[in-house]
Amino acid sequence: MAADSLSRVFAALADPTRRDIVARLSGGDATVNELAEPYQVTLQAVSQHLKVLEGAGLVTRRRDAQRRPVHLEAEVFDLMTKWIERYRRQAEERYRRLDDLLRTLPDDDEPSPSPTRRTKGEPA
Amino acid sequence: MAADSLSRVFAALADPTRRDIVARLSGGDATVNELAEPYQVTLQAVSQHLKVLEGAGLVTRRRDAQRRPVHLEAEVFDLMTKWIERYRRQAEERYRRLDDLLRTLPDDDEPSPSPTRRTKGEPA
DNA sequence: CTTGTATTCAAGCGATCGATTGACTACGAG
DNA sequence: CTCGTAGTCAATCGATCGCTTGAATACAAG
Repeated sequence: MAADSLSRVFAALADPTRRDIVARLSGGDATVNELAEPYQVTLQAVSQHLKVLEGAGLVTRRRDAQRRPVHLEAEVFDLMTKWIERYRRQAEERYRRLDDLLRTLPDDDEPSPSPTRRTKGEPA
Repeated sequence: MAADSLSRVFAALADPTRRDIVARLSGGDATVNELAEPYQVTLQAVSQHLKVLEGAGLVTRRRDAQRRPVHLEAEVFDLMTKWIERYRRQAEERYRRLDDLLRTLPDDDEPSPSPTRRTKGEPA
């Protein structure tokens, strides 16, 4: 997988078990054993899932005797939402501009057989 | 990978090339050739990336002669943002409640060596 | 019909993923 | 010190990923 942090966050949440772990951690910290309990997989598998989540910065682990309570770091979500919102907004803005354009020329049928190729031409 | 749609969307965006493709499509539709041009990989590799994005519902393809213009479907982003926002809000709300609790008992040092275990007890 | 262009299909390959098993470390309690 | 508990490390395995090459399909134009 790519090493950049955005890729790691998306990849971490691409697994349903890991998403479920995140969902449960949003209700409060928990130990590895507590987290592993609802799933059929081994404790080690959950431990590895947590390592992935930790690598993505989504969770941190305290050290409390032999227990390692897992804590959700919800701020990392911002990284994703920022990325998503940026391009969503850009796409929606484009639709808006297209609508405006269509309104300014209310005539039917395309004027030429070679429509807009060359998409690069918008530095935006 | 898991078959559910949320997993597919997250997995699709876990790749930097695919994120870049999405980013570029937010500026307007493009053909496979146009999309492949900036990257070092083969056209086939880009075609496969597009298949993944299509499988996640992030893009659709029209059929225009031998060309297949790719179109970004920004609505699918909602699936992610909804999921993210839900648990982010839940986590933040928990912090707020914790703060409130800490304010109600303004005495220093922890009252007992066994703090809140048993995270399950909150149906929220 | 033949050629060129745009794109997909198909098979193969090394790398990584998710999971398992078995051994190991860290710590508290008896 | 020994035992049970909480968790990680390490090796392995099959499945999937991202990419490549080579062949096939779809279509427009000469």
